[in-house]
Amino acid sequence: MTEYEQLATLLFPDVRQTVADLEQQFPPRALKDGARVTRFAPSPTGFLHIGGLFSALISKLNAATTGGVFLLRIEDTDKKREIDDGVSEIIKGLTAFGIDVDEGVIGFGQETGAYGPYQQSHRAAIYHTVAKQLVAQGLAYPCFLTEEQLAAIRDEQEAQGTPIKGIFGKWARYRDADFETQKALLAEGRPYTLRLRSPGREDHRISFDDLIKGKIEMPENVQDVVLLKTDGIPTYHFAHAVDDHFMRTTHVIRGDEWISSVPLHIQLFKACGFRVPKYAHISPIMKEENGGKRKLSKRKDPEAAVTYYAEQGYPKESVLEYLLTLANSNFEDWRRANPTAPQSAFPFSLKKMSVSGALFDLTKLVDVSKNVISVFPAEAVYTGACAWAKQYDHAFYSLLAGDPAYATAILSIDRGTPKPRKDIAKWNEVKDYVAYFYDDLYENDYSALPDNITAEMAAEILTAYKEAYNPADSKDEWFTRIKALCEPLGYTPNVKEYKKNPDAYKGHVGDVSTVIRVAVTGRRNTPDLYSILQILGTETVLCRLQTALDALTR
RNA sequence: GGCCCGGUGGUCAAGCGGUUAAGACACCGCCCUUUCACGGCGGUAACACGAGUUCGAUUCUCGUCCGGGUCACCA
Repeated sequence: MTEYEQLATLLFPDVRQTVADLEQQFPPRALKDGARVTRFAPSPTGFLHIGGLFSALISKLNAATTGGVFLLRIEDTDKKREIDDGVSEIIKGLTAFGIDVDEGVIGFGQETGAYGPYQQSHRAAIYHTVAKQLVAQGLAYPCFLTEEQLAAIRDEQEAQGTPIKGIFGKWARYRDADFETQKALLAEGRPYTLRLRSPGREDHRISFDDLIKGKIEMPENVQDVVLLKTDGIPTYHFAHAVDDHFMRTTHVIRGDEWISSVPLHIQLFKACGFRVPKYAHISPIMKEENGGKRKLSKRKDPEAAVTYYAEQGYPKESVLEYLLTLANSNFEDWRRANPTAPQSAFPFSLKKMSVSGALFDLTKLVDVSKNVISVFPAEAVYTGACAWAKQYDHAFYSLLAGDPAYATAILSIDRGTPKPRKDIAKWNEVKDYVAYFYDDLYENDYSALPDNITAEMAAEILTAYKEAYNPADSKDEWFTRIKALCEPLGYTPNVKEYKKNPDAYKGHVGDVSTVIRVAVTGRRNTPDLYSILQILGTETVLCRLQTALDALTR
């Protein structure tokens, strides 16, 4: 037994299995050629971030379009930052957007798949097995530097302005400690971290191909980074190498804040004897703030939380659709060519992802969402609005749920036609959109009358219309009837005629219908008036006309 | 500061040595129209800067400037 091997057993007396055992336990996956195994690996430190959702979406798409596997792993190695329901937050967020995982954590304390456990806090034995091998091979060593010593080193390096910071070279005091010293320190019970004995050299450079950013060249890692913290829990870097190897991840897709640690990661994979995965680093979603760009911040920006969109009432399809336009710029062209195709049918490509970070554009989201909702069937709009109102506007929910058929009829106006209305971008706008259909919400506002129409003139029109009104009319009959009203009252049924000769008339048919519209809905602008009258019903229509008359003639 | 990455209209972006420098959102105007919405047509608006290379650079090289990321026993 070499001294390294003796040290390994000393450090990890409980580890019985070997890395080879793990290789057998988690064999390469039997997937068809080209199938990608991707993963979303968040820390349970708070709500799901829109950037997290974005990267989960990209990973999911990559797996799905190649017939691969998308898995969810929870990186809970930092108990200080962890929050209680962090895991549920992530899963809730993902499921709210229909991003289902094929494998991994699927609920609190629940997981599925043969490559688990998928929660890092449950994988200690696996990390220790690999760590033990690293020690036995002389690729890792215990480091007894205290926090104070570490801080002193940092200060010194800061003062000297050394280009590279960290534990390496002369700073790596325990890197070359002899076995006797190590044994003695261990016997004293001194706490230690396990550090990589980095094989890197300062004058070496490495390069790798990032699937999004292209070829990147960087100096090799030379730092003896911490693999296992004092408590035996791995750092992100070590866990990444071990987990993504044994979960057989083929494509690591993550935020580009990780680019700078790729040299380390590659070194780690190689030190462990693992094949290095393909990397794709996505640019963060940014926000504009007084002229500058910055990452969306969990603390400062409400729209950073995925829950924000649910609260506002954006359908999940809209958010996803918008994210897809950010992800692949040809998505919008594809969408125009395939207006009704499911998002999953889009041939997503990592290569087409933008290299720089995009500003999150709420205005664009609104536009995208209007388009998305415009092709929803009325029933889906009803369901969406209802579900939203149930949670955020109870009074409105009661109205909606009280008469589903009525609500659906309202939402059906002009829907399903080649040119559907695009008034609704989010569910919290539905209430205002349908307000005048409900007596509880309706507010009459006769000031909305056209400027050239006085109260007397309006009353005159309404009196005549009330007489003429026939609920049995077809739309054509109805409008013909309104036109017939015009001439006797001094209006022209022909708008062009009016424009040619404005002084000859009090107004045109548009003014006449506007008066009726205002009397019935309290607004100047509404969808098709005929449909509105039909849905409102004779009784309500007559009642509103009368109320208006009373108010205008008072 | 070291090391990376990036810089095309207000925003998202095509473009890969020769283009009138696409398209989408937003904005403005016109048309359609009983209002609105939709739709159609048109408009304002961009290659950060400076040197090279080249017959020719938005496209290639270098430098400058600007923006972003990263330098933990956090991920």
